[in-house]
Amino acid sequence: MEVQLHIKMNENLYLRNPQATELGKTILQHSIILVHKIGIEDFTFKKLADAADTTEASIYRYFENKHKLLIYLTAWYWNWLHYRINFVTNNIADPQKKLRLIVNLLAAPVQDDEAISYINESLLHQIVVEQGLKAYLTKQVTEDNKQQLFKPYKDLCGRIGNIFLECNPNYKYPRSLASTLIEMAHLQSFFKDNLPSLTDFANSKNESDIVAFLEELVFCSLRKK
Amino acid sequence: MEVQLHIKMNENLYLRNPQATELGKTILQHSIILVHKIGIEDFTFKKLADAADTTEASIYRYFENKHKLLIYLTAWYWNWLHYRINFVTNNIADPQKKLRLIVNLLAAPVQDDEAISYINESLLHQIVVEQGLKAYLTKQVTEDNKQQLFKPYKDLCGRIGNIFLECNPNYKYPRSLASTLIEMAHLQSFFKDNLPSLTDFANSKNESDIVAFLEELVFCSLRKK
DNA sequence: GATTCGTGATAGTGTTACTATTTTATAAAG
DNA sequence: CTTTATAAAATAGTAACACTATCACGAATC
Repeated sequence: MEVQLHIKMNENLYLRNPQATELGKTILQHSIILVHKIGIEDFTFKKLADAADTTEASIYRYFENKHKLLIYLTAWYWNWLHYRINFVTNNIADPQKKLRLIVNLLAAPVQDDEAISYINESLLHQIVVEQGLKAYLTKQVTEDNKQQLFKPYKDLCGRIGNIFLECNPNYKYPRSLASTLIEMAHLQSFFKDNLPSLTDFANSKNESDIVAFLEELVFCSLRKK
Repeated sequence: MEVQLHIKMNENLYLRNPQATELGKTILQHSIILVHKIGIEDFTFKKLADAADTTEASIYRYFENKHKLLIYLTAWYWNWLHYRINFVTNNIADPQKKLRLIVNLLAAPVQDDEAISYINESLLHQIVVEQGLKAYLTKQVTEDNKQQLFKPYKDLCGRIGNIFLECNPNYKYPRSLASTLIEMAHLQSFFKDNLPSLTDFANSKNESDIVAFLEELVFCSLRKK
């Protein structure tokens, strides 16, 4: 059995749909490799053109600029994560069990999804950890938000918030706790690798301590009357 | 009585100490105004030179590049916040009371400190909320960290972590909870103003709901055995 | 057989991120 | 005082960046 997984993206994110052509997919593929390697600040369309063996002008036909490309990549990631959360929590009734599975998906390292060959999901996960916040920590955030560019992130946040309410219908801050959980899963992982004295995970071999920290954080808050 | 408050900065942050000359102070003053106004991405030394009525080359004599300037500004802010925390919690024995005061300093809006005329603290606070994470979410983070550029932030984090331990000596994640508290105080404030559906504070007039959320988050975790 | 479409190639522009050189002001030494 | 050292500022210049525009080519579509 072969299943094609296709993630539909907001049209405001691109000029030409990169998932619709061969060149588009090549651009996505190499943009992930290159942004992961050198970071979004040093990343340019010229360098990407060289890596993908095409021209700067061709890339500009797909994306308005590198900021839109970064939003595209992060939005793709949130959609994909949301899909995986749906898959993993399907048929599970206990909301606490669902949460444990979600925390694990958020904080644990990512293994590649073979279904989409041109996206390296584990590199993309790293990009979202390191650069994801820059997609909306900008002066254009309101404008971008009006175009619904952050909808995948907001949907995911709403979804997790609803599961919090399943656990405790009286909990007052479901959305804030959800955004805290998502951002902290990533930030603590970044700190662990780069600024370990901001965490208690300096000597951890893997992400399991981050998962434990996040679970405790979330369940303690939800236990309240 | 007149008290001079001077914040000593790590020498690796600058080429020439901006707090030591008139031009240096003018550069700091206008950099805060300009970064606040247009964001770090659109900010250039050319624009700053025009605003501060000097030349690009003169600014380059003080700061290597705009990234170092951003780290300088955020480091200054953390030092100043640390000083205020020390001041406000002085002579208070109860660690829970101390924490409440700290959460308030972190999340509440900032009023200007008249003691340092060339720094607009409330604008600087906004910069740290909007751009602060970009100081270390980079590929050079390890290199910058080796030069101790993030020491003020790490010291503050350690300080707050120690107060957590005063509340509960058995708490396992004091540093991670401290970095969570600091980052979330800022992120929830940013979300409230720019992406309100990521929070439960869309209709809040002021920051008091964020303070309540953060207090609950922290005290619930600390209450655990 | 004409038209459209995606891509490539080339060129050009204004801005950014610096560096290098020269000029000017300032202060200490003779 | 004048000369000399030196630090700051002004001027100029460069390579890279972030685009925009034009034209040409080949493949698929009508």
